[in-house]
Amino acid sequence: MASHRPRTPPPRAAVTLAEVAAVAGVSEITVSRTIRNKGPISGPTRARVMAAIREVGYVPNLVAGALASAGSQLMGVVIPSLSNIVFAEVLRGVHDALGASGYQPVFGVTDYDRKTEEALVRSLLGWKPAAMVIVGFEHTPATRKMLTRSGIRVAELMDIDCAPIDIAVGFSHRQAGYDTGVYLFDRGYRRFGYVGHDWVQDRRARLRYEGLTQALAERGLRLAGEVRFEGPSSTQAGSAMLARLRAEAPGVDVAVFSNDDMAVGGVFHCIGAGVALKSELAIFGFNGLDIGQALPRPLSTLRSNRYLIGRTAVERILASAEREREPAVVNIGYEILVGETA
Amino acid sequence: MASHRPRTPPPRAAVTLAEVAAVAGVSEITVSRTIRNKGPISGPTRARVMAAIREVGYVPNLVAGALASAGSQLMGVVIPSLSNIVFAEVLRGVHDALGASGYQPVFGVTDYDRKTEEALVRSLLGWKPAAMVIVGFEHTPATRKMLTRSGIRVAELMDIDCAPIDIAVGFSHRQAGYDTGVYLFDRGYRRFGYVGHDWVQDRRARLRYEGLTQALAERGLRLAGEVRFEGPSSTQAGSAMLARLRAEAPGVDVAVFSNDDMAVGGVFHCIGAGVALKSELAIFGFNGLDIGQALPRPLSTLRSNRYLIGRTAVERILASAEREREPAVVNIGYEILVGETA
DNA sequence: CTGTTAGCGCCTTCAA
DNA sequence: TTGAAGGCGCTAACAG
Repeated sequence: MASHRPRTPPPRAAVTLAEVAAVAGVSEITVSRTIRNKGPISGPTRARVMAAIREVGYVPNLVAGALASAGSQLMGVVIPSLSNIVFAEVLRGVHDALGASGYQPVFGVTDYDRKTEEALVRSLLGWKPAAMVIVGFEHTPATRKMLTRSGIRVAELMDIDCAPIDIAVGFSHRQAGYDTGVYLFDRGYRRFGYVGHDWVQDRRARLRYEGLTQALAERGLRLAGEVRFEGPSSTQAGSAMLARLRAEAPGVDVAVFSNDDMAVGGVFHCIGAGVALKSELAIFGFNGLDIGQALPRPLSTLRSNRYLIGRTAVERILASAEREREPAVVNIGYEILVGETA
Repeated sequence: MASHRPRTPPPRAAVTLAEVAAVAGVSEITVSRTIRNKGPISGPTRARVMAAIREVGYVPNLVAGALASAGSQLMGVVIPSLSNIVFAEVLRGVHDALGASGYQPVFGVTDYDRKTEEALVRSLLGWKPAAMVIVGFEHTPATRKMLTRSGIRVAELMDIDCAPIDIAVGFSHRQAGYDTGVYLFDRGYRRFGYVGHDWVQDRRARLRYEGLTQALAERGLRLAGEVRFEGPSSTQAGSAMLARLRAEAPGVDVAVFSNDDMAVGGVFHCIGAGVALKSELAIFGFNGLDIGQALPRPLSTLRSNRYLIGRTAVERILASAEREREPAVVNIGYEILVGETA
């Protein structure tokens, strides 16, 4: 009769420290120290251990390591969506900053839902990450409490209009909207149209909208027309919505879009409909995506630096394991790209 | 003098199962079973436990759980780059398929470097993931060995021109290039130009190129001109490279681009330079990105379904914890988008 | 339906 | 410079 095998089906059970130690003729802890480059290890010993590791094909069990040392080399990352290139760029910044630090990102997507975010944060915290990077400030009370009590570094991204748990990295979206209004006013535009997308999903777009209308109000203006797509932003939506705006508010001389995806659609609409860009209808976006700058005539827009936001957040977090004494705010700022469409 | 505090700054140490158990007046295992919905638990007991969990704010330590049960609820994901939207879409497919399964993706980016990939895979495997999703087939021998020996499910993505470790999900890039050639030939084009990007980074682009030239060769044709950008694909590069192609090979009637990013740049070049699309110069891309379809005249291209590749891979993997008896190949296929540029 | 026992594989602490 | 002992927080296996 076959002997009773342990519960792991694969022919060979995973190689452990003990096995390496046996082969190298040292104790487990010596192997452990060698691997982690921690503590004093003599040259010859190190060589024997390394050889043994290679020989048996040892892959360290990080799970056990994390449990024993009460802390993992994981970094939790929470973003609202993967469809939006903006968050992919944040992720890229995070990843680049992690670089060779040895940390591994574990991530989740909330789909702009706070309950989903809560479950995600709970689960991510369960992996005892060294830190947490999360886009946005709109958490459920439970989420905020977990994050606060976890004691680990927490970076909240994109926005700086709210009070952070530990540190905020981003820029003021309200100010960005405001500056857009001022800029376009100064360039002589007076009949403003607005083309937006879903505010429930994208609260920051709303902040920009509010900044914009405030700037206009302070100058005795109001929107001559506004349309909003009930769904996520997209080029197609931008194109369709601009058509509607032109129908509803014919006299508009500049259309401010909720972001570049939408604005590029607006440009395409103009090209297709034979509307002269800028002279007949100016177009202004938000984000400064590559695609807008690659257009035959580069899009006039406001460049946010998503990559830098992700990168800076992780750099700050990696710089110290302790939270800031006072919640800190890092303003990454933005820049107006003059372009040729407004 | 302040008392000497332990290394964890937060006032309260993490809540454990034992604490919950004490509050609920049951044993640890009962709490554990309740949380995991495993094993028989009476209604009243469950209620008491849940109340206790809420009361003390318990967050399960997944690290300990993974160690005890010899396997985590993690899924390793390895992609070459985050700059390329294609991989972001794969990631999205992976994430969507994971859905409410309880699995958490842990990911890493190789930057198209095999040594980086090897280190990444080693580290990811250290987290004892339930499965691994990895883009591409070009691994170092060590990587392949680790993956094979790990015993977990492994999905290799995008390509099906190679023999997989467990399962491959994708389509044949060589065939895609070939079909592009046949399609354009059948539409009457005879003077082909090729605009490409870095092959070292993107081996699949090369496979498509080879398929294309093979199709042409079988029809007694060869490329009338070809230019290649020594860097990653981008809209800007596509624009610049098409300008160069036109200078070097004036008679070209169709330009095949290595992908849509590049092709959209080509379209922009034509718009800017006043070249009539299709009648004067046809443009063909690859990938079927949204941006190409949102152009004033939709791009003629071949649509690959990146999202579906990611999703299908994870669905297959989740369907069974056991590897296929024979390495399996799932062909996701592609589709020609006729568009209006070729 | 609930509890007891015994680790998971590694790292911390203390000792040599 | 190396090792021994014990435990991290949880769960599998086996009782009751």
